[in-house]
Amino acid sequence: MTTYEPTFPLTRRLRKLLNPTDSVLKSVDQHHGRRSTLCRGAEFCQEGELNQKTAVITSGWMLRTNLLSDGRRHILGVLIPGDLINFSLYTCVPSFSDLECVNDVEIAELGSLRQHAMFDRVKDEITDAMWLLIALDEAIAVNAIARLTRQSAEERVAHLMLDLHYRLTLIGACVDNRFSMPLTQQALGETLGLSVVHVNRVLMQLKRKELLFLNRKEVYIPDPAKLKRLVLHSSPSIGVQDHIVPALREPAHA
Amino acid sequence: MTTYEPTFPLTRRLRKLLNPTDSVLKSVDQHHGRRSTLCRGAEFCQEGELNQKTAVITSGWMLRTNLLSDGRRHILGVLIPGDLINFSLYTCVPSFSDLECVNDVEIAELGSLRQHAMFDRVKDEITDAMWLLIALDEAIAVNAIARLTRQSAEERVAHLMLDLHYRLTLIGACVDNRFSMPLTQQALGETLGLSVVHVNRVLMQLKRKELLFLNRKEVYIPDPAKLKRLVLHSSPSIGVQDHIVPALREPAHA
DNA sequence: CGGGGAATTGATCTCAGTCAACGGTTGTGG
DNA sequence: CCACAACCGTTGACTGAGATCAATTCCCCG
Repeated sequence: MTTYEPTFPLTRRLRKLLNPTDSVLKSVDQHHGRRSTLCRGAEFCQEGELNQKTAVITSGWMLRTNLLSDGRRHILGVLIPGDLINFSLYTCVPSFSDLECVNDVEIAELGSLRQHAMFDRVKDEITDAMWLLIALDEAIAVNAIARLTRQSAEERVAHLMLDLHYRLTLIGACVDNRFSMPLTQQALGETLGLSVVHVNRVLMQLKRKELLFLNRKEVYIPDPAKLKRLVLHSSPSIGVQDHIVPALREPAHA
Repeated sequence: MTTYEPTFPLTRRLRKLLNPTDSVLKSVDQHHGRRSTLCRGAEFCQEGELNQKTAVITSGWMLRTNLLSDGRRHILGVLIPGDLINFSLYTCVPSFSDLECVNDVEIAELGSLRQHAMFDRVKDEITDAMWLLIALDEAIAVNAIARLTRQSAEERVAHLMLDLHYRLTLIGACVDNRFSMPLTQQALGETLGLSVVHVNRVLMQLKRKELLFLNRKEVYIPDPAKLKRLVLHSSPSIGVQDHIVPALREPAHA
């Protein structure tokens, strides 16, 4: 049925999530505007800044961070290729978090797609698809909240890794349950609300149980279903996205 | 300058946040559609449900909850009068949390306002105002994440109470630093990721320090600034909304 | 006036933070 | 090409915040 091979992670994600037609995929691909590269450690935008560019990550990882008054930082979210930046916000609203690059990042401007989906009042398949993506992003944020409330360290780590596993699979960046992961254990700790030391302990523990392997920058999850079971016994039903995605799939063409 | 007296909490909130003109306030008030009452404990919508009504709470409190597989629940957010329900989501996207009533709740439908702000592509003051409200809601969610990561129990409780104090002040439901609060300590615990027992201990402790009084269902914060200082030393800069709101205020009429 | 849910308090235990030390890798400059 | 520094990962010992269990007490409501 679908024969068009998507160029960008965003489009690959759309295809796996929604099974849209070739023409939708092509159109979204073509909306990708000027591309630019940001170096590792660079900040894309700062808290309170206005006038943000709408864009999509085409390669590399970014972090939505938030500096504490005592100098440390929170990590509010992890962004991977195919994720949208400043898409849903109204342009005149200041950002309330910083956005920094974990490694070298390439982005493509997406202003015209945003214009199309949010303001042109065209109710076509493209618009549908973009709204669903935004909703999914919200689901990911809800997941983050769920993860931080009343979950043990082991569950949090497993939960985050399954989240990444799922999202990276969508864009084709995870094969054979292996994916490369540029976050340091420090960053994992800041994302999960755990100390570095404890993150390490948990990772070692999961390795000993043969549930999760993380050497250098590559993650390997031999049996995602098994790892999932570890999390599920005290996790919300949306904990691992299998629950929400099928629900999204149905109304896509409604 | 502004002489129109807003009828609804939503409008009162708008007035304090953005100083809009009388005509905008009047118009938003008039967009309030059919009103209905939900009994304490009732569920407005369930996780996964489609076809949600866009509405605003006019009185009563609601909780955005999420059932765990082991029977307990997370509370993802607390909704008070003036808060929007199903406003930003695309109508065909299923909800990923339940919405339940803490006490008796009255809501008003707001579909026409949503239609106006999100799809009619009119860039007027009303649209601006609604987008800013949505952004503020996102800020509240970010606050929740920040609260759950690396904050002590005492800080979390204080932070949540300041959040409620701030939001209730906006709608005129908090006078003299007193407001009524229908949440049980159980619910507070589920919101903050703490056990009931510990929530109670912290509340007692804050009472002994004369920073926060919670008897029966009323909260009294003698000196919000003092309580704020307790939280701020390890909280993100947006921790208490004073930071974000002035930022929002500027571009409101840009 | 009894019953039940909520609040309060004590005792105990455990998970995770902190401090500290050491091994491994990377990369940078002499 | 080597040496050093800087950072990351790994592990141990100790400590403490907060969970859990259990027992009262306090309200509220029928």
